[in-house]
Amino acid sequence: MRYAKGQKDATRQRIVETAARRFRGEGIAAVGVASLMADAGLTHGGFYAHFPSKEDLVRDAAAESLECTLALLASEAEAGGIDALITAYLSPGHRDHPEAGCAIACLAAELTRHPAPTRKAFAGKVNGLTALIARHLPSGHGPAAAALLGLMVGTLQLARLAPDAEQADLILKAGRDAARRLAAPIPPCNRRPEPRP
Amino acid sequence: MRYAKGQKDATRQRIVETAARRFRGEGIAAVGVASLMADAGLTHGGFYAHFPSKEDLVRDAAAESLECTLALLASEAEAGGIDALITAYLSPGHRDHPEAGCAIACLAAELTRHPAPTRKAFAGKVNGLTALIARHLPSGHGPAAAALLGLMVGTLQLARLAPDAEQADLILKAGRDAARRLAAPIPPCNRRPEPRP
DNA sequence: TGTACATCAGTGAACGCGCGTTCACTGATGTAC
DNA sequence: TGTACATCAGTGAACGCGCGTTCACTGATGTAC
Repeated sequence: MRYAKGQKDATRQRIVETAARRFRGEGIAAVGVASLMADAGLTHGGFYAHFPSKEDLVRDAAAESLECTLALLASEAEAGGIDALITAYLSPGHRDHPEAGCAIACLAAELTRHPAPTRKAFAGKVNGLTALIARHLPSGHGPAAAALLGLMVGTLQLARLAPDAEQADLILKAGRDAARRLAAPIPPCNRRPEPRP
Repeated sequence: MRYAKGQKDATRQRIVETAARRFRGEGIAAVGVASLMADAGLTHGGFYAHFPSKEDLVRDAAAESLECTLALLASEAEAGGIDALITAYLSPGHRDHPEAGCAIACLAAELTRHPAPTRKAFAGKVNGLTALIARHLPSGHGPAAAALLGLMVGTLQLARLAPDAEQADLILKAGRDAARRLAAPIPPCNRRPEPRP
């Protein structure tokens, strides 16, 4: 069958979006090309008409995932500042739906072991997220943006690991409180905290 | 050949330690039983004399990894308080040697997708690490321990993802600074920061 | 003390299976005449 | 306008390979006589 103009691009996009969801939900190594294509309503043979290799799809899907999260968090921050961004990231909804959430929390460790082009493409998007956070931090807090992102990523992972919802909720709350402390301006009287006993 | 008493236990321990190192370095899915046994100086057939399945090894190896990190960080904290623990965790050495470092940073996301017994065994050890941190925080900061651990885990992952050493160093530094801010006592004048403009 | 035997940690061939990738093919449509 | 043909997105069988797991076997040693 011959297809309407633009159909191939639409199919490719569908593969990327399916992959983006499944990689986050199941891990990259656990999702095979054949199963992925079936999920997108296609047979596995056609995959290589769209991508030179699975690794190329990984790069596109990981980048696309994070792009999506970036846009979502940007609109949160636009509307409610850094507090809204923190609340959205460390929410029960985000904890319970990794397949639709931040790719860093799901895939950062796995991507660290992927080839340099994949890693670099992803790292570039991570920088975009760090920059978004920095823009919504009080002036002078710029360098803390990476740590705040790290806090949110790590805490979300810990919450997902917790064996019951109650403990997971406590971890999320601790993360939100700590994140807000980091995002708050440093008052002059806290510049040199006295040493603990 | 028949072996000296205790030899089987020693072999099992060697398999666990080899697995603990390789899982952290390469990811669980990427390390096969045959390759692992060869690395431990054995043939793959003997594996099932020690473990009912690969998943049982995963559980033991993940727990053992984290136990090891817990002991190391406990002695750091014993000697130099929470600051020393933070410095050790967010150090270039830790960043550059995931195979010998914290299993949470390497494996948390992957373990989230493993069967409940594996997840629970690991989560128990994570709680031990959270408790260690809580013990070295100022009184009243207990709940922040999970967030501080999350910050260290997430920031280490971001540093490992950074494409060059320079950027990775900056991320580690931002993490250390933020972690110390979280670990510092809250001064009365900072309890209610004024809202940002 | 010397010999026959039971033990059992470790060996290595084999199992079915799913992986990533290749390739000859299909067949509906747009284009040329 | 009607017919022949070129295009090409998608199909599905096949490739070699490594996976987790099973199992009949090996052979050095501890034990029984």
